[in-house]
Amino acid sequence: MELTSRKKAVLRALIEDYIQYAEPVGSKTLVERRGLEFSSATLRHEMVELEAMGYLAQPHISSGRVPSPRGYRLFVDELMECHGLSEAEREAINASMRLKAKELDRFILKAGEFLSLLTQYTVYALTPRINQVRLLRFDMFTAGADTFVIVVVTDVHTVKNKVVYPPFPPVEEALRRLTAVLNGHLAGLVLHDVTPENMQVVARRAGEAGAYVPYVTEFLAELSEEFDNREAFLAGQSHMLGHPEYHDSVKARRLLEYLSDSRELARLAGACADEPVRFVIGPENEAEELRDTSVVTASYHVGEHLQGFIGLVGPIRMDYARLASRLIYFAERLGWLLSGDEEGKSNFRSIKM
Amino acid sequence: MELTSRKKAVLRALIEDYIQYAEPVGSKTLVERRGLEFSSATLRHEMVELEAMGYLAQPHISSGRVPSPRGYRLFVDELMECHGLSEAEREAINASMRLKAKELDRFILKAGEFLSLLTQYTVYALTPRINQVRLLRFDMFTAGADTFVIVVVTDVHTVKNKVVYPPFPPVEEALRRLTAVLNGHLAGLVLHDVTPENMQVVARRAGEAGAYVPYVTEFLAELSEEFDNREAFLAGQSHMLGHPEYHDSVKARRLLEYLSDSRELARLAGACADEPVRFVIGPENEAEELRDTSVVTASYHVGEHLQGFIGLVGPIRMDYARLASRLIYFAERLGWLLSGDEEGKSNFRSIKM
DNA sequence: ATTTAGCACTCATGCTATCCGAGTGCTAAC
DNA sequence: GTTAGCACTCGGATAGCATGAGTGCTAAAT
Repeated sequence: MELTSRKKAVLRALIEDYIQYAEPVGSKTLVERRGLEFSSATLRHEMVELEAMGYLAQPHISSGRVPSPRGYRLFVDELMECHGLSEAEREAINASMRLKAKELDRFILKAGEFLSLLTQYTVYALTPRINQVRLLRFDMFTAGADTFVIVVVTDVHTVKNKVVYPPFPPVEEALRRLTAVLNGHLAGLVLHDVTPENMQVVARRAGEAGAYVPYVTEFLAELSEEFDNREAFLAGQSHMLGHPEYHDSVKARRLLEYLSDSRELARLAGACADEPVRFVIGPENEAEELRDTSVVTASYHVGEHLQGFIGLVGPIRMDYARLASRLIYFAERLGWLLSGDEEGKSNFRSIKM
Repeated sequence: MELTSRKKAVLRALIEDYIQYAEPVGSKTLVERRGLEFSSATLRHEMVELEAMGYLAQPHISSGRVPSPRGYRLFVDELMECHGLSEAEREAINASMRLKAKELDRFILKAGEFLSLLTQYTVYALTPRINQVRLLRFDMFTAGADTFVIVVVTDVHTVKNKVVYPPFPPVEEALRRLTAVLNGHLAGLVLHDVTPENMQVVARRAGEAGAYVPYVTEFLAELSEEFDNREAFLAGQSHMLGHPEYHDSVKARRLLEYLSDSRELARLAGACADEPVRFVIGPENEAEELRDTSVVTASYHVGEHLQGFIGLVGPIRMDYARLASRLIYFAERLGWLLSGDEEGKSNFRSIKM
């Protein structure tokens, strides 16, 4: 059977109506609320065929139609037209980005909270995985009689530090010497390329300051672990309860519980590789728990190599058209901001060598 | 009317039963399930009197009794005996504290998530407000051609830093000089005591390095703002839906929405001054939104001056006895750990001068 | 003076029967 | 190809009814 343009129009009208009212749509309703040019009988014909083609489903024999996941898929792929953002919305997004947050993680979290407020959907966000961290510079100094601090500047938005309590009183002079050696041998290297051999060389050159080297090694290992981990956040959980689909608290709870596991969340982004936005509709989800949930994910790019994800989670009956445009715009701004393209106001500009 | 010991026993049995089954408790049920020594008729007498005294309420004329907030209040004040923690639970709490987290905020968040897992209740947590931050030491250095970094070590668990992009290329030599001046004039001062006069003196002594002073001033202002703010977190929202009281999704949503506002959350701790744990039962809450919700809050202490809060939010029918002991133990461990009393393993030991 | 057994009464809950209406498919006329 | 009409279906709301847990009260038993 052929998918005529009228069939498409019917499907589109039906999906839009269902997205709005969350109730099975009948032929008559469709005529009245969507102002289609045909009689309800004609629509019934079309709907029977659309159902045969797998785009619609009927919850009960004498009830209106509901879009099937396949119907939604067609909708997001071809039918919907993304509503543009109003100037006010654009401005609100930009303004939200100006909030102060000290570190990447917290900034992403706050951004997620705002996006959730904007869209009224639950939001998940993944910080970028940083596979290449370049060590720009070391610094070490004492802080109090039995404490010293290691500071390392990286090329990805952050200066990391560690406070160390050695079993012996640290000596400023030795730290200064070790710092010089570290800067001489490790500065400019990529974190992953620092080998035990490197550290041995450093220890040899450091002379009696070599006693401090193990602390540096440990610190670098911790950093490495930290950067390898993508942090995952969830925001706006309460919005989940706003959708009629999750008025059943058992269902809602199961879903929220699933989402509160950050490992699962990390899996959610999947291969949102190149497209600006990716829709995973209901049963297309791998996870059993998400079979009647849709996930819209966009990726944001920081610098050249870093890719993070931010997305919306909601019922299959999602307002894809509205959300997609907002999500894309938001992710784009987020990426720009984190990359430092925004007027240099941010704390996150990557440090250029 | 006098509150005889038998009345107390009846009240206690009734509350325990209600906490367990979440259904109005009748006289006969009470005899059967709680094994009281009296006939149901006798209990009815007592229950009528307890109701007259305001400790019980009857949802419907021919239904069992439900504890009133006043009943709960008596229960938590006098009647309940805190169930101790099993060795396994104690060990789980201790183990959870060993997780690595780089900064105070994230650590508290993770701790809250764990507590929520342990208790199956929604958890809120407030980071300590730090009213006295002592500046121990400054450090400044370049990082790349057009960037420099300011580092300041404080006496409260953290080394803070700021990356600055000045409109002129920073000169290592000048930074070194300014660092020396800063350490000479500001090290040891309390953050709030740094005055514009201080900064002027610094600028004068710094000579041509004075161009960098405004960045330091701005940094200190940001720090000041940051420390004044208590961060608030919420964890385990999904557990809220597990209580029959919140099976109504509208109710649940309203509550979760209220709790997701961190300003409201900050207000929640109220004056949990000296007691190890504070119960706020239903209508005792100031906020309208919490009138049928109970909040159990404990404070944790970091060092001598810092007080943070962590607490549980749930229906009035809360398992106060079980939760209180767990919460107190948890808060105590949290405080110890953050204060560095735990075998020095932590990154958070305060720096002693 | 307490405690208990008995009794009539109340009301929430769950079940069934019924009605209503939105929606359907089909057919025949336009 | 489109539309009007019609008989049919079935979910959801509503009313009626039985059930049972629970109550208060009274009178007898301890």
